[in-house]
Amino acid sequence: MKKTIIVFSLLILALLVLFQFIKYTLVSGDLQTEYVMAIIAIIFFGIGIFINKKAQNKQQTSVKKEINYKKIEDLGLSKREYEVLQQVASGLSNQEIADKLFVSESTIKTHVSNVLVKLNAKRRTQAIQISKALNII
Amino acid sequence: MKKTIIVFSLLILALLVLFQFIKYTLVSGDLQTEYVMAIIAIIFFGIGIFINKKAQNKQQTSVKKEINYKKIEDLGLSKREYEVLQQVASGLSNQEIADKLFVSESTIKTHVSNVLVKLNAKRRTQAIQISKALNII
DNA sequence: AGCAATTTAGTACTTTAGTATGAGCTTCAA
DNA sequence: TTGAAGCTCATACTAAAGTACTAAATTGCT
Repeated sequence: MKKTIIVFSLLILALLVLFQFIKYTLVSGDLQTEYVMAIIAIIFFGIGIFINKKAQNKQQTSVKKEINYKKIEDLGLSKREYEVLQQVASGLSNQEIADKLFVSESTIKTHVSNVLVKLNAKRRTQAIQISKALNII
Repeated sequence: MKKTIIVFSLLILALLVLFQFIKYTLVSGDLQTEYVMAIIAIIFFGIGIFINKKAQNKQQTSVKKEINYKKIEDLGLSKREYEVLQQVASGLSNQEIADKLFVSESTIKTHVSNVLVKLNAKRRTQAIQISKALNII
């Protein structure tokens, strides 16, 4: 925010200086009107694009789906449970997850069961859907 | 594309007319140089924003996750199979999907089984993952 | 009309998923 | 050090999911 203010202040200052400069050079007859218009056109064209790009970037970053870590905590998901949830969402079976995390299938079943309760889901597919809706995966 | 060309042609034409107009009014001394500069600045500022917005929209539509209908066809998914896939992705069980679409669970099982083969998935959770990766849901 | 693809449905089975419960182990804070 | 929380694992179930057929009805297209 502070950066934005400084940048804009400097920009406006630069423009005022430019305008004064152009006015004097016009009066002294060194430059043709056409050139002045062209310079102004190009500068403001650039400013338009620049400002617009800034605005759109801000929009994008706010729209972009970021993982809601606070929500994970609120749901009471433990580290391991969350890990298992991620693997479930990637389409793995309990056995595959067990192999990947070097534990038994029973353990994964326990974790998945706990995740389902905490997410208030009936099935793992529903857990995936809910997780995506809550931006936790 | 044709629209773009027409719009730009008209825009350039309008600008040329404007420039000529400004030149003559300047010569006749009706307008002050400051105002002319201001008008040009505003116009090109607007053009800059407009063009940039167009460009970004195009970028976004290519980045934005839109359903890849061509891919659905390529995979050979039938209308009904795709419908079932969507329900699966929303976290419903076979029985729930059956009730929703007014058919038997057997039918849904058949559809799901076909979808799994076509998506090269072992489980419905994997089918969801693959579908999202392919932007077909 | 006739063929191909789609949709529907069933049976019979195997495999996964999910629940319930109990229990051992570790960690970390009160 | 005691207790809560987390991770682990097991057993014994029940419930879904998924496979492999077969087959009839429907639809779309030539």
